[in-house]
Amino acid sequence: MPVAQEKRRVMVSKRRITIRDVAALAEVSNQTVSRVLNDRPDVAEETRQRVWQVIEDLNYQPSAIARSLIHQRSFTLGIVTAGLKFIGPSQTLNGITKQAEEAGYTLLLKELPGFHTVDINPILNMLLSRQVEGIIWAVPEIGDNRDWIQGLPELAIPMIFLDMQARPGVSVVTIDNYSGGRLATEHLLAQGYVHIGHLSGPLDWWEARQRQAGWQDALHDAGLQVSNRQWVSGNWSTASGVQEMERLLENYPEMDAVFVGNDQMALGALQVFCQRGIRVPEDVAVVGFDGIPEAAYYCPPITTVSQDLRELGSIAVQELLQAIESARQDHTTYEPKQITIRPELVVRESSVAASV
Amino acid sequence: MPVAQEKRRVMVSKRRITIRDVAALAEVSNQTVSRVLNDRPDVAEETRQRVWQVIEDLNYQPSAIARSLIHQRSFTLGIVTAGLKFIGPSQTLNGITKQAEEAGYTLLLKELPGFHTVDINPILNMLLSRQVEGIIWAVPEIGDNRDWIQGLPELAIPMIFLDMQARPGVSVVTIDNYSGGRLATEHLLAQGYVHIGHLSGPLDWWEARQRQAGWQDALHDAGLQVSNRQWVSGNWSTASGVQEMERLLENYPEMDAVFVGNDQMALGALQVFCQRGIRVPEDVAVVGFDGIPEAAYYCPPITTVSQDLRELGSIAVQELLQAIESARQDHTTYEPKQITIRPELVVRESSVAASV
DNA sequence: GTGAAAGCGCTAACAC
DNA sequence: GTGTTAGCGCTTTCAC
Repeated sequence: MPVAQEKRRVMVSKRRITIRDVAALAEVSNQTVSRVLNDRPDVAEETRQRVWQVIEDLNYQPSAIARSLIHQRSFTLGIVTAGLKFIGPSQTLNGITKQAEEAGYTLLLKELPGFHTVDINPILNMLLSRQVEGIIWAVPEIGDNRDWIQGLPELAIPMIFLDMQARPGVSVVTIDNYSGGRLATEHLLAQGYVHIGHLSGPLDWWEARQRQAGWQDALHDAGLQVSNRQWVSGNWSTASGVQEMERLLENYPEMDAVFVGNDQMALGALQVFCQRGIRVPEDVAVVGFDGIPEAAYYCPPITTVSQDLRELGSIAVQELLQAIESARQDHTTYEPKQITIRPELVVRESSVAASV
Repeated sequence: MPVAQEKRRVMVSKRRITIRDVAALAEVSNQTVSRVLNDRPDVAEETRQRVWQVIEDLNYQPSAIARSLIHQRSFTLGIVTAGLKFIGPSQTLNGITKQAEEAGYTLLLKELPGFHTVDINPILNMLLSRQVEGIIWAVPEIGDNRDWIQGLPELAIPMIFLDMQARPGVSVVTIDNYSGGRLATEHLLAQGYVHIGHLSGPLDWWEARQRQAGWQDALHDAGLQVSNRQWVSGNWSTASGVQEMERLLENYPEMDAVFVGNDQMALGALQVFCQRGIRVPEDVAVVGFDGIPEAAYYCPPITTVSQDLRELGSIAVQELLQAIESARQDHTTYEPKQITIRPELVVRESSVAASV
């Protein structure tokens, strides 16, 4: 076996093979090679064969960059995300990649170092300078991190926002968190619970506020009073779930059910109940939010409001591509759209009083 | 408030602003504009000011694509991943984005539809045609999905592989899963357990095999026999953890401790123990793998082998950039490297016999 | 059917 | 200091 096989090295200084190299070897003009590459009809079969042969021999690969330059099309989408280490953003990204793949688009990925963007211009400019054909802003709305939308200059390409309050003039795709909160709470009410507490996510998150509002409105609609001592806020983490549930138990001892803002905090809540000998659902019923697979194996398995984030990402790409296409067709303006995806209630032991 | 404010539309047919537009307005040659853009010294201060003014007025953004074409540099890395909906791959990606960001590199992201790639050539070609300067192959090694490395043509750019068996001639960065398996098992042995079972991941995964081998060798080294009835394989999911732990209990009733291939299956195992009244760790001790945050809040909190996947991604980028840089410097060959990251044991209640 | 010329947006090299 | 020319790799005219 030759040495080269044992220790393969990576050649680095090789000059790129261009269309002209192919043309020279095939003894045609580069224009003819271009025709072959693009499957144009007006090439003699014999020539076509010869050119293909050379292309394969040389392992020639046309430069997508040069093509983008000419066509002013990159078949690339810019994705801006944040918090990929969390489950939500990565699920959404998964949906985005899947759908983009199907449409033959490539993704330029940019993860922000944090949720609070100080200056979005460098990011937008970087994306624009790379000729992306559209942008998906997949960063959750927190505090005032959307204020810049007001001053957003007219972009030459479509942009879609995820996980934020719908605003006039911009395209938004989002889960209906408010309905999710209602769904959870109405389910508990239907089961006969009346002292329903809430462990929310951090309230500077739009999503957390929506879920909370759904809970609150459902209680109001049922003719129940809502007092401040019956809810607390965590930071989405299991650890905060433990901590805040302890506070909530103290503040609201008569609580017989609780709607928790996400499944991870719900795990923390279960932990507290477990340690104190509080039985679920006999003493306190629990409903979570998100629908992570593990929730079906908590002790006990918990009822949760399941949101399909992959679908969210997928729809965002579809909408974006549609906007790009429509723009390309009639060279006209694109009308912003607001799309809302309803979450689903998944009922498990933790909220069904009759269960053992 | 003007109508335009109420319903912002996206203009699409706007022609791109080029360096020539700026030059014309500033009444200089485009070359001078280029000089200003690139902060060259040989421009009169007065001219520089005037050009900058026009650039800002026009909100001109130089085309990164045209620049790439000239410089043969894109400042872009190609990332190939799979299974982003799982926690591992997204953690790794998180580390990659972080490090790439710091180095000023952009990422072209490609998620494979599955773990088993039939033909990698289209993927490689797509990346190469877009002038990426390096490639990170962040797909776990499963079955024969690495066989193509043998026939990999000499690439003009460096490539780094993650999560696979080291091979001569290619750069690999990986967690030391074997050591992780040993770590878990030796810890259990040190606690005095002797009937140590194993619930592995799917054995066509290299990582699962490594963890299993670590477990097996640790037992051997302790002078213990290992029989086939004392281990089973799941598919990483919590559901499979439930199912396989039930089988394992049947096959290996004297089991007093178990090393589970990941934390999610460990959750399933706990569920089974919980339902059967098997106490953890009094009756059976449990050690997981991965180190997901939730593991600290399982019932009971479980000991686990923690792997730093963000660090893995981060190191991969660093190595890749170093390879790119070294190639750019001396125009010579790049020597492949193998890097291994050791996981850490995190001890919690589930494996400490003395605990309550 | 095929080739020559021009140009996508930018910069390097050289002139002046 | 500034402008001109050529060209990165490719495609689009428009000849022939």
